[in-house]
Amino acid sequence: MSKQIRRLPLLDAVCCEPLAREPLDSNQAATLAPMFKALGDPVRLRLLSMIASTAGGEACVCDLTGPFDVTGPTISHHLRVLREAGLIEGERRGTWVYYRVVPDVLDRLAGILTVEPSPARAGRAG
Amino acid sequence: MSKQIRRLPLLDAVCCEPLAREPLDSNQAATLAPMFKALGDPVRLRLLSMIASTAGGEACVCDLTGPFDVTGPTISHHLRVLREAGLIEGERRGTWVYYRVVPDVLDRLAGILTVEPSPARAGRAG
DNA sequence: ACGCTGTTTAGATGTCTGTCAAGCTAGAGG
DNA sequence: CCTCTAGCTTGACAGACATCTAAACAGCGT
Repeated sequence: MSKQIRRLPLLDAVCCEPLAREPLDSNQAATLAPMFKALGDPVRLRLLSMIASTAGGEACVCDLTGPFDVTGPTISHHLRVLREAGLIEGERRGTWVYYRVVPDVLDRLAGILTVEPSPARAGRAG
Repeated sequence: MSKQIRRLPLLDAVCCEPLAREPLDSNQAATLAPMFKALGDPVRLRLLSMIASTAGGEACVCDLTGPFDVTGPTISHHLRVLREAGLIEGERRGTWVYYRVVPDVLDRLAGILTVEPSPARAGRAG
């Protein structure tokens, strides 16, 4: 299986000051934008959420196609977008393909969006 | 200025469990996706970052058009997308228009992406 | 009125999303 | 080994949506 999953190697290089700390340069923005863009679709957001919230941390594609009104190939396309954005990784085991999230990448994106100076965000009673 | 900024009222209703805690329903996803989509463009990401990292918390449009290779109307268009997504608000004062971020919205998006139960935010398990 | 700032409109060009059809991989059965 | 079936991906395409620019418009101060 030479067809390896392709992670964006750039995130380590460009990443991770919060948006509000200093302006992103165009290189950072070019790296981050595709990740947020991948999140910018309701189906993909739900797919990611279903994968991330699965008990073992992995979800079989066969369990992901059910809850949506779209066809199998469409799910497959969306999973590909998430994968190429570096947000999830996939692996075939026997008949089935399993996806899991890349927690570090999501946490970094979260860190980039965070405006409040981390600890004292208690003010927000949900 | 009767031209009030229109915030998405839905965020309060649907929001804010982390993605990884339980699957988003289609209503939540439909509310969140446009916000992430607004972040999914390099120019908008830089605009948001420039606004968020400005000293007084506000940036004049006149300062935002300079660093980009695109024309004024294009910047205006991107600011509109960010505004309609609820990520920023704008206000005209005299000749100039100033934008500022809506920190709570960005922090919520960050909270939704967070996977690690980081100690600082562990308290708000819903 | 005039110039400066920023937005809106109209329209060309490009990108995304979804579907059907076809392909590939793995396991079961003959 | 061959065929059959299930699971998932890829390719080709139509329709919808985004991005960008130039030109016209609107608000403010002189």
